[in-house]
Amino acid sequence: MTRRNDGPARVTIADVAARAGVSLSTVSRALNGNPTVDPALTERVKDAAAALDYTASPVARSLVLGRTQTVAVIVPDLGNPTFQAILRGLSRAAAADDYHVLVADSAESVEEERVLAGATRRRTDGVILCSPRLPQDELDRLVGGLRPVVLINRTSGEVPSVRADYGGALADELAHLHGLGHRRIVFLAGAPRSVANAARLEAIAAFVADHPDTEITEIPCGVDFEAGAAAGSAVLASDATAAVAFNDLVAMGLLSAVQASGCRVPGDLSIVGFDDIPFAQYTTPPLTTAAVPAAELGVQAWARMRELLEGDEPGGPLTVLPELTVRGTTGPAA
Amino acid sequence: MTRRNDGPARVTIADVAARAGVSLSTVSRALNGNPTVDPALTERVKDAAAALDYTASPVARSLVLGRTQTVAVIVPDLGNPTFQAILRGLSRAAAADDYHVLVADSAESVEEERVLAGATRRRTDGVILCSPRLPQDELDRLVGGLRPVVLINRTSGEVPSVRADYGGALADELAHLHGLGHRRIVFLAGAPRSVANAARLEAIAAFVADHPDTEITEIPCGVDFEAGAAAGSAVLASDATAAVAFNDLVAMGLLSAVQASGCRVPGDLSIVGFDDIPFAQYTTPPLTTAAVPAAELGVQAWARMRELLEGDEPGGPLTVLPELTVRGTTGPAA
DNA sequence: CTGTTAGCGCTTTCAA
DNA sequence: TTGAAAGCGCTAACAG
Repeated sequence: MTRRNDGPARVTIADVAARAGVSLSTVSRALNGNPTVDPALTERVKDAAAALDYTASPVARSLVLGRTQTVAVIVPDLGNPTFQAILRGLSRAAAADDYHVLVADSAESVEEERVLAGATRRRTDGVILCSPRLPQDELDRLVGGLRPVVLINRTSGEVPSVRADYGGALADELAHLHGLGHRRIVFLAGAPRSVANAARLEAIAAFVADHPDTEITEIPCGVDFEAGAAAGSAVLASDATAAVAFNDLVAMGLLSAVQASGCRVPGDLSIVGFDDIPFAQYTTPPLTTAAVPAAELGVQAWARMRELLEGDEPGGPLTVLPELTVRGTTGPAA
Repeated sequence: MTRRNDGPARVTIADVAARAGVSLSTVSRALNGNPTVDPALTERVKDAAAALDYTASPVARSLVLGRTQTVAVIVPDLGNPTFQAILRGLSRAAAADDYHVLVADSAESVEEERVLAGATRRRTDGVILCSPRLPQDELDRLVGGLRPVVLINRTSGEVPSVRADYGGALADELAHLHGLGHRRIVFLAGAPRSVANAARLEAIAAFVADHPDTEITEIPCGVDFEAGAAAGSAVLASDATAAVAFNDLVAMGLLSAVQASGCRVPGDLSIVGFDDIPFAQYTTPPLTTAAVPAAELGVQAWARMRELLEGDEPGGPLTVLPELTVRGTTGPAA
């Protein structure tokens, strides 16, 4: 057998035992803070370990303890600002609890999501899933074999989850526009069958039911800058005084396109985004949007996972309401 | 001993062996594609494994093989677009070779960088370091105990590395401005003692030496949008016709600030950024910048690591030249 | 070609 | 309180 992992010279527990003149078990006990070890011996063992620069092999410990001190995070796209923020919050929170994070990017592929979840689960203690694309029934089936699992922006039975209240935040945005006098609004829709889009559509339906004076038209669009820019002419062709974009990227694309056509924002058209990505505050004018606390979602997701790992009662599903952040792209209806 | 990792019901190699009526070794060999196994038996073993939904425990394999099939990536800040892009490229490239990625965010702390590197190395086959902050001597010392290591945007002895040629790209930007007739240029500097800033300063000195007709003034600035915006008045107060920003964030802040003061870009002032972050093409006008292929850097870093892991000759240090990307913020000198 | 046996490096019974 | 021994789940010599 050829060992590949021969970078740092390997010192094993046996070396420490030999140097301290004790048995392997004593070294293990001493180093793990087992109180039944004679203090003098503990001292001797620790000295020996320090002298040899010894640390127990995490892999060997993982095998015997059945615990890797690592969790997996599956995201659909590491290039998306929202998932980056989630990952950042999650990674730092986990690190604070001495856990490691294995990331996997499913490249927006439902199939990859499934495969990666299973594959990474085997080498970690649990998986945190950001799977907007996975159909609900598949998700339900998948999580069963994965536990412990924490879901972000999805739910499945009793599985702990943290999510942003997309519907509630969209309602806030609509109320904001309504308050400014807007009665004809267009909604630039995202991926047609995604859960995220469905939540927005529901909120819109509810709002319209409550406000018969308001008309909200859906325009199929997409989720990125290009899609938003491409929708510009359709928006201008409509008689809407305000546009609600699926997310900030779309809003920025739209903003850019309508401005290029001589339309003034918010004078002629108000625009709201969604997410509050870092650049939302730097558009001209700065974008009104709903701030999704993505990093906080990551932190809370870790908190849930930690509870599961500790065997504690996992907190119920957490829902945070994105905060309406009024900036420069919204104003009174023309 | 209480096993924690009891999510998916555990099927071991012994179960497969029993069901197939063979020994453990035969199962191992069959499943690992060892050609010395009777085809009929291989078939039987695979059927049994499939029926039991068996996959070998990665942890147990790691222990015996001395190889985890995982690499660690240490970045200073997961919130930075550049590192996000590197991570994305790296993660996908590694996944294509069936490797997993453990990420750690050092939160810009030099001390954390050191600790994380050591800690993650033990549970992986190698580490890829993005450590702009670590002083050279510490870096040199650190990498010794970490091998295999790949460095991104840093070098250390014979350690394989991939980096962007900041100096070369900056020279291209200056040549572009010079060609447009600019002779008085300001440089908005980044972190004073960073490696990245030093490279830019060197390139500037070299350019000035070659072009005595051109005057380049340094203005201490910073690395983010706010810093760029704050430098606006200083830039306007100078008699420069063009500004070279440390990075795109700074350029965007500057652009926004000078436009707010009625200065027209590029009519009154040309601006160039650096990095070509995703939003650089969406400013008004779109930003001229040097496109650093961050994702490609990640891909190449993985390629180097893979070679090290395979025992192949690791390619020499790779330097990619960011491509000058001329967009709307540069024009003829006033 | 296949089975038996010996570990990988560690933790934890079980005896002493 | 300590040591000897078993075993986590797997792979690889070594015989047969």
